[in-house]
Amino acid sequence: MEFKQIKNNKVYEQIIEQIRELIYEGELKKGDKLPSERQLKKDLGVSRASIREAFSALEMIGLIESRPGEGTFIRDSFDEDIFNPLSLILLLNDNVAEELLELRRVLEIDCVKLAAERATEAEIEELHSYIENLLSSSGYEEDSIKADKMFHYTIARASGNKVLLFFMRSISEAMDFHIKNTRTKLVSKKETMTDFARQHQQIFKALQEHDPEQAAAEMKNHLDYVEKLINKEIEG
Amino acid sequence: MEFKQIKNNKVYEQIIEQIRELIYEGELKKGDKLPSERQLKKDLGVSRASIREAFSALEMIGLIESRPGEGTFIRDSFDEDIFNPLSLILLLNDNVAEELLELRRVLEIDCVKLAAERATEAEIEELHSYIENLLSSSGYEEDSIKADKMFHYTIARASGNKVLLFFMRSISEAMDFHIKNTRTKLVSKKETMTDFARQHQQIFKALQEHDPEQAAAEMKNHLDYVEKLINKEIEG
DNA sequence: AGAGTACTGATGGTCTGACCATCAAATAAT
DNA sequence: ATTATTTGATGGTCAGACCATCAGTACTCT
Repeated sequence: MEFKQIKNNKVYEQIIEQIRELIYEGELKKGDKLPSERQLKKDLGVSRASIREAFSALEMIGLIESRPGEGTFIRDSFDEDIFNPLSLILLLNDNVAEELLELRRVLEIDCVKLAAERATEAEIEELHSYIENLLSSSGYEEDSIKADKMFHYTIARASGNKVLLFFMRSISEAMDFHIKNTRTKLVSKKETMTDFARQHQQIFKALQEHDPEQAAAEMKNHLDYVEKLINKEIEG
Repeated sequence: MEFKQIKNNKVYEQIIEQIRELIYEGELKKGDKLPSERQLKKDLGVSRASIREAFSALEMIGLIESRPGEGTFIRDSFDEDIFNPLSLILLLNDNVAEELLELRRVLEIDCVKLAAERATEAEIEELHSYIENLLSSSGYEEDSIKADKMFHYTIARASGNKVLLFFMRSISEAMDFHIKNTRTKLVSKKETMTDFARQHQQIFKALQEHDPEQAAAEMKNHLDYVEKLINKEIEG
């Protein structure tokens, strides 16, 4: 005899489940407007409070967006800059900094391989601009960090895999919490920045020539360098 | 002149932000009990409804857990079987099935390499049992699927990287939505199952010998086989 | 007739106060 | 000392209210 776990005790979870099914069946698509809270209250026979609990949960994960006076809509993409709840969960784990570094390493190498195969001319051009930004940002830590981030972010985008891009962003955001100070220290040294720029240049070349293995090798080299610096900073 | 985006309009978002900071600063740790909703209502000067909206959002992403009559707690691990909100977002994306397969491929290969280096005796023994389960489950699709899943899941766990494990689970859950029927069809053929078992056996051997490259090669072989079957099933 | 303004209704955002089921700890009964 | 019972706190749910915002409509003035 086997019993199935009874779940969805809570009303707001059942509401989410129904919305999920509507999405799965294609009745709700990107950009669609959901019924108003008061309408759903009638349709589902629940209170507005429960509906709002469901909506706030769905809004947190970036699935929907509520606009006062207008209504509630299914977000049309998760490319945009939404708060990533994953980073919150990762906050709780011990040794998470090491694990994030390790995971970023393997993902970034996979990423750059795919990007080497698929990067468009526009993306390659974009990458070039970030190398220049990195060089010209000397002394402005925020700009340096942004240029570095955008370089890696664009590679992830060039991989053509949106789920992979999403994961890379999750890791990046989580790392911001854990090694933010370290990052700022690294970037503040001019010597480090020129090294970064040189390594980015090597990766860029390999991408330009659509050479996955070479790109992977250059990325490894870059990450080795970065991780060495981070470890030195953390220990010393 | 530079303006910062004004965010956190909503009360429930500000509550989440405060909780996040408490976690970041170490004042809230795994297993800790949060103040009761009525206490927070006093402390923060907001309504219970807003607090509950914040809590439902945090519960959705698996950060907290509310137990009637007891209170609300920070979850002590995200190993457990929580609903993964990622799979909901991924529902919206086109071509997501292909992207998931591609991403699973690269992650699984990275995974098995790490596992080859770090797998403990207990984990290797566990893997062995799932191969036997796979062989003896012939005809019972649910059992076959479970044995297959557990094999891959255990490898992810053996990688020693919890964040990686978390990602693998997210992908697995998301794939369940998108190719569930396909999976069941695959598993229903006895021939396929013996092939699976043989390939698992090869992966297992490489892990047992702690040979990362060999393990990666065997895993590639296995995934090639699986993906070929899936494509055949989807097209035909 | 056209342009701008004011009104109106619907919507999300928030709060209050209430009632219930559940659980744990304190209390009473054995 | 053990077992029942009571009690209080907690989360879960609901109804009803008020506000700010927005879109569409009706209105006014030129």
